[in-house]
Amino acid sequence: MEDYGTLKLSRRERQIMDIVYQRGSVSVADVLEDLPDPPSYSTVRALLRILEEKGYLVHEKDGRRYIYRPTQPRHLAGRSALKQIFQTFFDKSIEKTVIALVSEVDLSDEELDRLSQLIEQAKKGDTSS
Amino acid sequence: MEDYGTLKLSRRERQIMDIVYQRGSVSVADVLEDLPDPPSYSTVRALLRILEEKGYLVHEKDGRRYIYRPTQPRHLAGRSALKQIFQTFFDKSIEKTVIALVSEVDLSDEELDRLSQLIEQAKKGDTSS
DNA sequence: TTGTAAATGCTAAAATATTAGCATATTACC
DNA sequence: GGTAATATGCTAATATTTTAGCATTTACAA
Repeated sequence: MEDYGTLKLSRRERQIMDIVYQRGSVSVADVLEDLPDPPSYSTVRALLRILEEKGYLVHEKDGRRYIYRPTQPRHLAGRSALKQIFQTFFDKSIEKTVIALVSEVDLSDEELDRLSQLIEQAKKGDTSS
Repeated sequence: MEDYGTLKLSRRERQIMDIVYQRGSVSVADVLEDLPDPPSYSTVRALLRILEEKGYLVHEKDGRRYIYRPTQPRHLAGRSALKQIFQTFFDKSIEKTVIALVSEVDLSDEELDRLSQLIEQAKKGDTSS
């Protein structure tokens, strides 16, 4: 399994996967709560079942409820989503993407410092040419 | 208009918008060329028309062809897509997102230096709090 | 144990998205 | 002018997605 953004997900499926990744794991009620223009309970259940059939989710029982979790770890899904974004909108340039990110919100000095450190570490640890 | 990732786009519409933003502007043939599992020419035309009806695209004539462009500027669409991603996968943390980005590819020393400068500038120019 | 609230299993209807086909127009070239 | 190549305009069929309804099960408490 590879891509999160591009692939075969329909509109509702995508919305649900977003909620699942934001929350980590979800009950039907959780999804219903977060879903824009929320449909019926039955509808959400059907979608979750489909996502499980497609292999994006698994469920376990928690009392009488089902708790659904993503099969692909969050950080991996995030990386591939990010890759998709920076390829589509930022000419595959990490730099341009970071610029857009830091301009997205006002960062505190501490945050900026931590980012500096992060980059310094990347310099030292760089194993490429 | 606000979101790019979340909203009302269907699977094919999303694929097409990705192509549009990657290329800047497109003809029907362009889209057909880039579309995975390409459908017929007619299909692509229909989708482009729908996207125009929904307000995501506009077209102009170029000779006998239509050239389609996004209505929302690329950098804005990119920013909102990015926002969506870092909210969903990275706990709304710019830091975590940047970490994922720089670990996505091996950056050269020059690139890392430019990033450092970028952050220094952000420190100086910070107008917040 | 029995009643009730809240969950799931299953099925099918309704809405939307996806697709292609045929008719027509435009351009370029002979 | 005539013709071929390549567009678009419009329409309709097909497939998929989205939705809800009803029957059944489960957990809990009176």
